[in-house]
Amino acid sequence: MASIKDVAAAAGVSVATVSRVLNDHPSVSPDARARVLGAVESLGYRPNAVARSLRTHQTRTLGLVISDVLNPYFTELARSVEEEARALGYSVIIGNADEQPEIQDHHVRTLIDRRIDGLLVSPTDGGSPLMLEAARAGTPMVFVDRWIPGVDVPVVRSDGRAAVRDLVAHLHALGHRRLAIIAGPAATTTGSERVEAFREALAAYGIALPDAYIGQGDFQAESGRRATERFLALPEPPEVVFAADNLMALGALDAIRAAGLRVPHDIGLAAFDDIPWFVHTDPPVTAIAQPTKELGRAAVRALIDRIEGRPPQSVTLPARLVVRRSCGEPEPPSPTATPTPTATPTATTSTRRNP
Amino acid sequence: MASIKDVAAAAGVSVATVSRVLNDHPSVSPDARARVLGAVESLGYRPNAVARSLRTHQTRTLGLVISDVLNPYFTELARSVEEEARALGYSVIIGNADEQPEIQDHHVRTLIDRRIDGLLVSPTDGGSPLMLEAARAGTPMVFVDRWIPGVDVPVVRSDGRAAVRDLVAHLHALGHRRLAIIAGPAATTTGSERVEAFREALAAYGIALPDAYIGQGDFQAESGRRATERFLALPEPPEVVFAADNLMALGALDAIRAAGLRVPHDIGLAAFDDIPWFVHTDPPVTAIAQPTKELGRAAVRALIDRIEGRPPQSVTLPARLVVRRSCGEPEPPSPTATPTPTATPTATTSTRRNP
DNA sequence: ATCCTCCGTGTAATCGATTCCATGACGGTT
DNA sequence: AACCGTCATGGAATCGATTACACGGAGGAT
Repeated sequence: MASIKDVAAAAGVSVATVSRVLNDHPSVSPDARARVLGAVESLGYRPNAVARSLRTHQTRTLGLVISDVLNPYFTELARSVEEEARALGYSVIIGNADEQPEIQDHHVRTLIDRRIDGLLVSPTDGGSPLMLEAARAGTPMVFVDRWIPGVDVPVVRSDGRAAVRDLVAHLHALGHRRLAIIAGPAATTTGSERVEAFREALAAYGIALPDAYIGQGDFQAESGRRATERFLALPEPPEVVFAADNLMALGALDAIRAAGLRVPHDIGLAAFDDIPWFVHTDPPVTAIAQPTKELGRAAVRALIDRIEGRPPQSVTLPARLVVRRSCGEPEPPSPTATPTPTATPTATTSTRRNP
Repeated sequence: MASIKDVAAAAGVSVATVSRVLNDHPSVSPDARARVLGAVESLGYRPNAVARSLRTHQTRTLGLVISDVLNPYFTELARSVEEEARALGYSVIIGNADEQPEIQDHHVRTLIDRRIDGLLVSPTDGGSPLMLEAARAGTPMVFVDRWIPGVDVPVVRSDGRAAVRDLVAHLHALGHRRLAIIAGPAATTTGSERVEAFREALAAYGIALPDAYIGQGDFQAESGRRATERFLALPEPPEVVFAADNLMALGALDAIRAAGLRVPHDIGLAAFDDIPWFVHTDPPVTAIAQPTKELGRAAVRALIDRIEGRPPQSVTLPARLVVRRSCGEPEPPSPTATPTPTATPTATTSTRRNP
């Protein structure tokens, strides 16, 4: 593979001049520039990014460590991150932690070893020493979706509190009172926050959230199945199960089907994180949708701000409730009108901006 | 960030010795080794992968360029690729082409600029000049899933021919005769092959595949929707639509629902590529499942063989039909027996190994 | 005509590792 | 005692770029 020396030789100039042409430095004569460009063309020369990075101390690369690639939510996030990064002249290297802290650490370590310019993380746990150390050492970092409390790193995430309130209002209006949740790992912020939001929303209706109605999941399908089986085996099973992510909802659906029950007739189901497939499941699943694309974009911008020396900003975007049929039929189908919410806290399907 | 010089200074040895310790070269005294290791530890030193790559001409990194991250099939492939690569001591950088040749080329170019050791590609098109050039220039390369004919690069893929025959047998047994397909782009091998396999399987039953029953898609949901709308508008719409990938099947489902029709009552649906969600759609979708995980593993092994100087091998694994309910009820539910295929070509749901 | 400035260019240092080669110490043979 | 091979070690070249610095020539100001 041709190097800058070959180009210099072919163009009859020094490597310095070649480099100047390539980085369009002003003081290069038109003649030299033309000869260099010609040589570049005919040799098919491409600068070696490795050598360049060594010298310049920057790779124009971002690392993105996500909790689970098989989760459509993260996949969409990854896509939007890559898109925005590409638009701003950066590449991104994705690391999939598979919800395992050791794998997450492995990725963080290799990414830092490769001297990526900055790191986007959706932490699987409460914060490994490695990550804390990296943050303290000054690696530009931004948390997306999940974060680690007490670490001074900007967070880009969505706030589901209002949407969870809307969801509970919706369920209450349908007459449901025994409401259960499949939580994510308590070590993750999204794992504990969603339970708290749910509990608070329930409290507004004087409904308690007993321990038996809190299933412990790990954001993966299998755990949703197990938690749901346990709910179903209860003397008084819940009327609705709210899964804290879409994969656990899938597992719940499995368990419900395996038990020979039907949604929403025998039991209702709702999920955090909306995905295209929820429109087509049997029945369509009521879900809380995050503005995933915007989240990805905002995260990249925050990180690049940080990298390029501008002050980065934390961003919180609202999530919204999307009502479908998995918790029961919403209203007697009134042929004309928009569904009118009752006097409960705002139950709405519309997007909210600037909460 | 500490460099090898800092370590050398702290340990009171030369950088050469530090390097020897780190790459466990035999001739280092136990004493020197201990001092170096101590210094490494106390400085939190990590070798700079960029500098190392520059010197050694290897990055221990693989590039993976896939056609669409939002497609669960590719997502699963990517995951298995990364897993196997990690097990073998390599990292992988994923590039998402979004089915657009220019983006694909962008990724191939940046990956080569970073001097990845090898490239795994599932080409979006019939072969851009860039890719051809890269192959000819000797970049270690392996095609996964899709490939470019006439290029001397190993291919790891699955053969759906038998499964498509099984599918047609299944449809025929259910009494369906008007069968349509939503094809992928003709420029991709999977785009054209699946149509051919379908046409041949149909021919075995004396059924033709008229042009009106071939929808032109691009492997994305939206195109599946449009193609299906066109089918439904036909004077004699098909009885079953076979989508050449799962995303187009999703689009088809959208279109069918929008038209107020029901699957399989009004129209049947089958898809290439099975995914967990197909179990829970309304109705569960009959699909052809690829051994995705094995494909990913085999591709990585082939590529690393090529990189490390062993002769790489093309691999073809069989796909298999998974019958669900989207094309009609399979059999009158006979309480005991396994469903007995009629005298048609083998209709089976079992996994086949070594075809 | 002299001097200064600016411009285009080349030489060489540098980034952080690996590795070839030279060197000196040590131990074993003869 | 002389010689030789082995081993641990350090010096320095190298990978392929960027960039500070030096230098010569051209042009403008005086």
